[in-house]
Amino acid sequence: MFEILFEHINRKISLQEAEMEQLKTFFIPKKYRRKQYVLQQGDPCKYIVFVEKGMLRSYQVDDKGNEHIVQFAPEGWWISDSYSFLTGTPASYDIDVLEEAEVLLITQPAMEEMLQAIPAMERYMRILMQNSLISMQRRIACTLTTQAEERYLGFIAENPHIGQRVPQHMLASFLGMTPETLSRVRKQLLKKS
Amino acid sequence: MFEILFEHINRKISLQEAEMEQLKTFFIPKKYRRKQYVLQQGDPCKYIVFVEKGMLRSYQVDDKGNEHIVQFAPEGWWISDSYSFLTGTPASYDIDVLEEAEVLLITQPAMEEMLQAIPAMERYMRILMQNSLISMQRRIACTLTTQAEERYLGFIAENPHIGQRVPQHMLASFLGMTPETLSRVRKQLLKKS
DNA sequence: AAATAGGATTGATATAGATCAAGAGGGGGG
DNA sequence: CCCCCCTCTTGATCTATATCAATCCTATTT
Repeated sequence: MFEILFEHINRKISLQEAEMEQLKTFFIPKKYRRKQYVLQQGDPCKYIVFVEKGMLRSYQVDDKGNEHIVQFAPEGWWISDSYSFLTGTPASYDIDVLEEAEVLLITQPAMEEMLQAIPAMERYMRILMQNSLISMQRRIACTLTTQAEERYLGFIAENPHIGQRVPQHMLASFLGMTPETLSRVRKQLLKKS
Repeated sequence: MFEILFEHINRKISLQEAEMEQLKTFFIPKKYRRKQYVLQQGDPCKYIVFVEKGMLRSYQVDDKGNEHIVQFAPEGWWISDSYSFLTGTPASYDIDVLEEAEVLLITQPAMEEMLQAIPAMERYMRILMQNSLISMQRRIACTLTTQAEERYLGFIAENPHIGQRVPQHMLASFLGMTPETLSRVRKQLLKKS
């Protein structure tokens, strides 16, 4: 159950056997089936979630009922409403399950304890945040500068594994366009090749 | 020269006098005048910059020569091309000076040394990254879900200090719209009130 | 005071992408 | 085998925002 997490951690820092054993105690393993909610908008986000298997997504529902996908989280990714988790305010995202999933949950207090007990994890979290930040920045730069077709191409180039696995209309939402537009973009691309 | 930085750090972690003294040794203080480049696209980003006074901005120039502002950094903010800084690859942003500035620079090696010497800074950096990440996420959610007027209102509500200080066309660029559009948005808003 | 330059505004037009609406597969469950 | 649900596609419009172009304003320089 902890394989992917350990692999992920060991790629960034090195932990001793004992620390790895101890680490396990801070997490709650859990399984979710397709379409199950992990977090609902309005509830406080009690956990940060690490995905061992399957795929989750976070999304926002606007006043017109449209879903706007914020993040896909396949195995090896973390997901949460960081703001809600940190401040205890009601979450503004929903998180649910796209593919039957096995995850590891950690609460705010457990996280604090863990960082006290295993200081190297402070470094891991810092690197993790740094990397997420970088990819967010690139995503922003991308939405500011490019248009539909280029954005789509960029995404599938960088995330081939995700592109295959999610329904097209969710991809469209993630990319900030309608399903119709994405469909037309893809048709254009087929013609070209 | 270190007042703002220390204040910023002490709001998140607590350092002893000795550590604060030691901290200073890792930074290079520097002054910049208006319009001066701190980083040019194509060069590797050697420093992360903390702004003590004045204001910097990072931006990308597209193929048509249009500037797309990625970040404003007034006093108390960090700025860099994190990706370039981390990997040593050529920067994809320019960073320059909007208001005559006093800054603190830290190099990659100095940063590593610092984190070794003062482990509490690992925590500070983690929290810093976390907070930036949160605001990035909100910005993305915002560009995905809202349109021009709402985006403008959101920005000035959250960053009144910045809104006043930068030329309107840069604000427009940051918000992902043209100067003309922002001008019209503001005109609309005036009428309403 | 004239000249210059960097913003901001305003109007006319163009366009990428949204929205609305209808159909077309294509599985799985009864 | 048929029906229902879900997803994707396609076509016809609509709209927010971009683009192009001209002025205007204000501050600074000469």
